[in-house]
Amino acid sequence: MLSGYAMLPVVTNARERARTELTREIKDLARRHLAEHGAAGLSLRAVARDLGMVSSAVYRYFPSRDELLTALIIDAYDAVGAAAETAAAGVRRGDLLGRWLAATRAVREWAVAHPQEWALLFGSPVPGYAAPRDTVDPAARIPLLLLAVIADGTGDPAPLPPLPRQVRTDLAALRRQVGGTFSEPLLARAVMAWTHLVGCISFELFGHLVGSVTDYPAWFDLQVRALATSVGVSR
Amino acid sequence: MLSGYAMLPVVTNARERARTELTREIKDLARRHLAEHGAAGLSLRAVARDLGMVSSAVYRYFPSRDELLTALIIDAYDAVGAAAETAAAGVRRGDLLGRWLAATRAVREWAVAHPQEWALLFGSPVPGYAAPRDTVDPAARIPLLLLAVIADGTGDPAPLPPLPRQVRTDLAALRRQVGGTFSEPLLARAVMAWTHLVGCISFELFGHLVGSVTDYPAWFDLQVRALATSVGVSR
DNA sequence: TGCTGTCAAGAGCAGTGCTCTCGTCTGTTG
DNA sequence: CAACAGACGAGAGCACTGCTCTTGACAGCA
Repeated sequence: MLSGYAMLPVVTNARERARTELTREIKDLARRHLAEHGAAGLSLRAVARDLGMVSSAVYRYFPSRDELLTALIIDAYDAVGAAAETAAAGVRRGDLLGRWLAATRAVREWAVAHPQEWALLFGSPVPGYAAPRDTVDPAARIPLLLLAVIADGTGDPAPLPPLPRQVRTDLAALRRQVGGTFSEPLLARAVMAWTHLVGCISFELFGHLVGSVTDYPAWFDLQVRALATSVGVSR
Repeated sequence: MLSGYAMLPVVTNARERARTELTREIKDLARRHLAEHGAAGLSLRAVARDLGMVSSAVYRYFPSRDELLTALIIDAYDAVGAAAETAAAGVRRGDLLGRWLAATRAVREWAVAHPQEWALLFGSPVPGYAAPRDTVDPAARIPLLLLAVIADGTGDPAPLPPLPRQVRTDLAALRRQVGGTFSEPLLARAVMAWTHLVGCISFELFGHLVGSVTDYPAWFDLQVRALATSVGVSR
């Protein structure tokens, strides 16, 4: 029981190895089911059936369907975050607009490739399901990446109406959280840009632009370029 | 009953009356269930049970669960559209910013009061469920209302990067659809504002701002004021 | 008065999440 | 080495879902 737990549990027993392996297999298959039938259609029994197991056996690995969903959510946040980070890292540090475009485009492309997972992250929350604490760190990866680009920018956001007191308080707290020396209007514009970016992708994926927009990438490009300007990222 | 519509067959039999009445009752109760348990938890059987009926009887009125959802979606679009329209109509025509703020605030307030219905409209689409044609007219009410305000504005949108060819084509088609003499950048800014507005409300309702924002109305106000400027609506 | 179509009810099918029990097998410990 | 605690997969079962089919009662029309 307590073997090797003192140090790090790298003592992969055959059993432990089988367990982590099966856990991964379940998640992978669940992800495929999710992609095909959506979150609502994700059935533990169907996953178990496709795995040649019996449904009750899966409960040894995930205590509930929601736990499985949580695991998928965390994986998805990490996947889209990593995609954005590698895309941005592939651009010369001084090319701010290039980094901004690379990161935002990577987010959109990941979303287009994994629409159901995007819906899981940014669509309707499952009622009665509160996102557990473990999701907030992975969820913060993209906003933090965007802030890193903004931090290297001119620091000149598009003008804003005067900030209400409570908004300024929120922004001050936010600045303490993220570190850096962002001005309040700049930070406000950053939050707005993040809001708009997600809204933009969701609008496309959720079908609110069918009939109005034909060239989604071009539209997206236009919008994120405008957003770049609004947060002082140019050239 | 009295027939107000001359031509239309308003020959309400007792049977027809009972039918429309029961249809309304089912929808009302379904709406309440929706508000409590979300779209995923909307159970036809539960609605029937609360109505003192048997589940199969409900199928006489709505051929499937999805049809019921569609009816609720149309009603919701109409409700939020009407809320925005009456709010805007309560403001002097010349007070553009006032109309803009009234309309957008009304949308947010309706959403906050009916979060599950908002999620139904703007959250994750149900997979395998294509929004029927009947939903597009009600869905267009708010965008058209916002365009009506914009049409009375200065027509001076915030600057934009050069519009790609395909985007200009889309915008030209859109202008033909909505009528009016909007410039392409102005129309582009209008679409962006609508995107941002929905993203803004969804971010709040779907919990993506917990921990960062405390005063949601103030934050919302700031954003829609900035949006007003971006579409040439001021003072 | 009959005919026709509508209605609510009930049984039933296939599926779901989840729980509990029961042998089996495994890794660890005395 | 032997015994035991824990993990494991299988299976049955509960309460629930959407949906279908059949049945018998009733209302409106001719």
